[in-house]
Amino acid sequence: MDISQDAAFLSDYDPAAYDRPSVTVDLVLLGMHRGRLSALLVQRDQPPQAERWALPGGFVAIDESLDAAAARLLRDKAGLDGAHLEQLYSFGAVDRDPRMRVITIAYLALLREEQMASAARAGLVTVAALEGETVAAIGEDGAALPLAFDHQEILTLARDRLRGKIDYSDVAFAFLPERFTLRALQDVHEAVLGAPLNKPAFRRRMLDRGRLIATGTREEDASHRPAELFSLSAR
Amino acid sequence: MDISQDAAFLSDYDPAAYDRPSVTVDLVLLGMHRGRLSALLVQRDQPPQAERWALPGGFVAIDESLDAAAARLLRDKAGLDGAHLEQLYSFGAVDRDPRMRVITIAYLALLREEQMASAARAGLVTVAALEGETVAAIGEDGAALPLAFDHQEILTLARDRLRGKIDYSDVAFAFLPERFTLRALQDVHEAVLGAPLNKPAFRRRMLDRGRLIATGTREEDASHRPAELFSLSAR
DNA sequence: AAAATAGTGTCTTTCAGACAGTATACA
DNA sequence: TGTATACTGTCTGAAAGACACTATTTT
Repeated sequence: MDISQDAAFLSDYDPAAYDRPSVTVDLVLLGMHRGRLSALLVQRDQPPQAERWALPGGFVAIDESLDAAAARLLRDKAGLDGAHLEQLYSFGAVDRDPRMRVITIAYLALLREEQMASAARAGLVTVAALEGETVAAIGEDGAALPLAFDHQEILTLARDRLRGKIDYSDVAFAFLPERFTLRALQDVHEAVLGAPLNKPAFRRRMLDRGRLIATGTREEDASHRPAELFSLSAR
Repeated sequence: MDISQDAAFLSDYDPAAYDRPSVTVDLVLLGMHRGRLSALLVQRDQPPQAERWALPGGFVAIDESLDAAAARLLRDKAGLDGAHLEQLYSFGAVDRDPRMRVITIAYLALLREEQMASAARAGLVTVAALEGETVAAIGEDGAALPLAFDHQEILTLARDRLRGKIDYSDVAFAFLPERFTLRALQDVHEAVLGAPLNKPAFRRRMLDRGRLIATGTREEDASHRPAELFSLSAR
């Protein structure tokens, strides 16, 4: 029987008769740490690839959607509800996991500072600062960290996706608290793009979009003139 | 046992003990037909959703990558090799197929005119002109065609992805032959965007990018002044 | 010559970069 | 008062839209 059956003839085909790949969801948890775009990873404690750093993930249950699996894993692995979550890409190289055939659907989760802290309490480690043209994960000591499986490829794609859409979407705000300064917003853009931006032009661009609401209040901790706090209006 | 096992502990988990979803690849074949962005579909001949129009697709074999499955299906279903092929998005709603749990990875295939003809010879039907804000598939007679499963959602995402990247990528050229006129290139852009473009500005933009090579030859069939033929330089 | 489309010149508008300047907080 | 950063005004240059104009082919 031809395994390449068309969807139109799917009912002719008994899927139980064939080997099926396993399906997992892997999470790319990103946030700002010390002014840099960083990822939260777990260090593997068993072979294969013991000691290497990996994205948290898990199997997709038979009765849950991909989005639901990602949300459940975000809750179970990072103790988080309601973080920005979006599907990134699916990875299905035959030998990406040496134990068995695993297809993974990678999701991007964007975290605020207090969400980063919550994930750290749940056991995830903020290890990767995403630097350079091809992403390298950098530990606290500045050394490059070895990544497990194809997770460097996944991290690179996550960083590139973020770069591509930060200009026209609201993803930057997912890293920021409810109220934020224009400087903090610019810092996020610069960390993601890996390049400095022109301040007056950035302010103009953001304000001209009409999505920022001046709250009339100002930041409080600053040791200099405090900046105004803005919030994002609903679309 | 906790099904939400982390990748770091995957080896503790016996996947054969749990139900696994089936994994398919569905193809969104797009091309220009009568000046409009169109899709190639198959009409289902069996329940469920008999008579409805569907994307061609098939199961991912245990020993082939997602990209390889998409290429194989493109060959088997449309008789095509070497068309532009890229992963679009993965769809995994629990009830998207009433027969069983199927997760599908949708791929976008962009076809030239002669590739459209080849696919038609292989049994696919050029039916959908993608019109309006939410995509509707329009048959030759102008009537909206009912789509199977979640395939309208997939088509909409394909159209939107194309719109989003036509400006900064080379996807427009995937619809055109080796040598083409600037008018034909503009027609592709306008069909994808669903809006007219300014001619001098379009020419300037395309030529200033430095990727177009003037061939010195001109189109031949025209009943008016023939336009120069260009080709795309390698990046 | 008429018709049709290719292709160009140029004015205007819009917007980003640059940079200097003013404003306002804390020390 | 000094200093650090917030915030603004304005010049310049790059690029897009608008539109009229010229060029070249077929009928």
